[in-house]
Amino acid sequence: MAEILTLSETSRPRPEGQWKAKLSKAFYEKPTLVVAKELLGKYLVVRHPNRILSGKIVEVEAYVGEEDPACHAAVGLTDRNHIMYGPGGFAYIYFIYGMYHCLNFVTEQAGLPAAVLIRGLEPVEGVEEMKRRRDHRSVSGLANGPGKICQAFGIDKTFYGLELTGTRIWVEDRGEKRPAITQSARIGVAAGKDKPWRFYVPKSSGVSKDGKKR
DNA sequence: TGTTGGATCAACT
DNA sequence: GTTGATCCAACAC
Repeated sequence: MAEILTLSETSRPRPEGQWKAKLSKAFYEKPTLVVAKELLGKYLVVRHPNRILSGKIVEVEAYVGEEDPACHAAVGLTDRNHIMYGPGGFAYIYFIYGMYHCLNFVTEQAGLPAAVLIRGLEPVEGVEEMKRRRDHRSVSGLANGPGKICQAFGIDKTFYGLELTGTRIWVEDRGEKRPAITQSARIGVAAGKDKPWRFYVPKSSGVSKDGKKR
């Protein structure tokens, strides 16, 4: 575990003494299903000018390769999905249904297009800021869905291709034990329903609503 | 150049 | 359970 963690300026132990380590590029270059499961219980952090927003990741989905019909790389290399063809450790953002952005982390080695979609978070730092961005909704409804996460955290296409080892957006291991994980089919996809590549922390308030029903 | 449908969400009935 | 909002990438012409 320790070898995949890299301390850097932004993940230095803080005054409170809480242990925080930014995940390194090597973390994301592993097989996508492994990365997806290991992301649960980690913390997404986004830095805006003078403001830090963070949340615990509790729901993700894996999309792996051109042979996965639900993966955006199923159509081959395009302007939209090209970042997935590079090495892991970068942000893949796409715009959907005319109004929402979705946040993904590129995984695997260069040449294998794959990513993990971040579907659900429990807000931690910057909750008031998230409420403002999300039209003052209750905490439990702030980031329990991929479109809501991007609204709450202010993530848009300007985040496309950003390094997850940089200073704008990253993931921290705060030393918590890995949570119990449930898996299921992915949500909202027409193709690839046979692959149980959605992973989530059962009973978390940050799991998307659609997901709770299944 | 035009058409179509989507890894969503909220507000309906 | 159904539908509207509303953009853009993909694909057919």
